[in-house]
Amino acid sequence: MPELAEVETVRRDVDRVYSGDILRHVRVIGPRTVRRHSPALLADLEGLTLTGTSRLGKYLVLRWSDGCHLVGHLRMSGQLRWAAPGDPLQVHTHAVFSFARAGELRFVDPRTFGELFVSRTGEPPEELAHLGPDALDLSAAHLARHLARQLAGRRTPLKVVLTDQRVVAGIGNIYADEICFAARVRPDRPASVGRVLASRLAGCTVDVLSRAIEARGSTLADGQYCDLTGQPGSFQLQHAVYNRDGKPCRSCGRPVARARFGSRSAYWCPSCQR
DNA sequence: CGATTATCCTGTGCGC
DNA sequence: TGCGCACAGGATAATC
Repeated sequence: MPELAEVETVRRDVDRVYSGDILRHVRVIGPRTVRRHSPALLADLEGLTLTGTSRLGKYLVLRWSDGCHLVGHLRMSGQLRWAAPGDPLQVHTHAVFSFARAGELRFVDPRTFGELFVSRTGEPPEELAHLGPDALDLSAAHLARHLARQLAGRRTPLKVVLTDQRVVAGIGNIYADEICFAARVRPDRPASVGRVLASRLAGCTVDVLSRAIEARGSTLADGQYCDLTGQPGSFQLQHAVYNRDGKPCRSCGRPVARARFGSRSAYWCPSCQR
């Protein structure tokens, strides 16, 4: 579900509601969510003040007053939700953080792919060292370097490189297609592109993601993604191609195409994108 | 070595 | 209406 725009929306919500507050109690209900280390280690955060938040790609980072970090990833179905103490637990609630004044921060995740872990390795946490630059900081030069590295003879699709978190962090299946539409290139074209096109892709990446954040992310028909208070985003209303196969292209009116590669769907306009 | 496929899970929507 | 199957925002390990 959540890609950079959704994680950033939640990060801003979390920062606004809980920053400066003291964490009184942590309760882990679903230990699978805290699988990188012993779930009991989360109790070390009790008594600390949340001093700030950051984000790298799709990872959310909460910084605490002793210098450590709580790192979270929502994967496919994770949500961070505000609740008042005593509110009934919604199903698939795996962790509850009780703050002194702001109420509770709950981690809810039906598919349990999401995770939480504590890191004491520095800033940014060493566990995130494999990530490329955050997509909002993507420079034309960085993307050009990586795309030029793709050999022309190799058939790696452009979209596979755009969604490779080691190249650039934060782009997932939805926004890769939207970025390719904005840049007027097919997501399944070979990733070996020249500097001019790489530069256009970098610009469209920042542009599409900024607009998506402004719209508070994309909530699809299943309503899985929502913000801290359960509200949906609205960027899906602006999607040019994602999940719009067969529907008229907003630019030229011809039907949007869909194909599978890898194991997921790609959407594009065969007329507008080359 | 690089490119597919399987895996971790639950929920939903569709076709029969 | 009910059942079974395909598929879903991700990341990583295993396998070809």
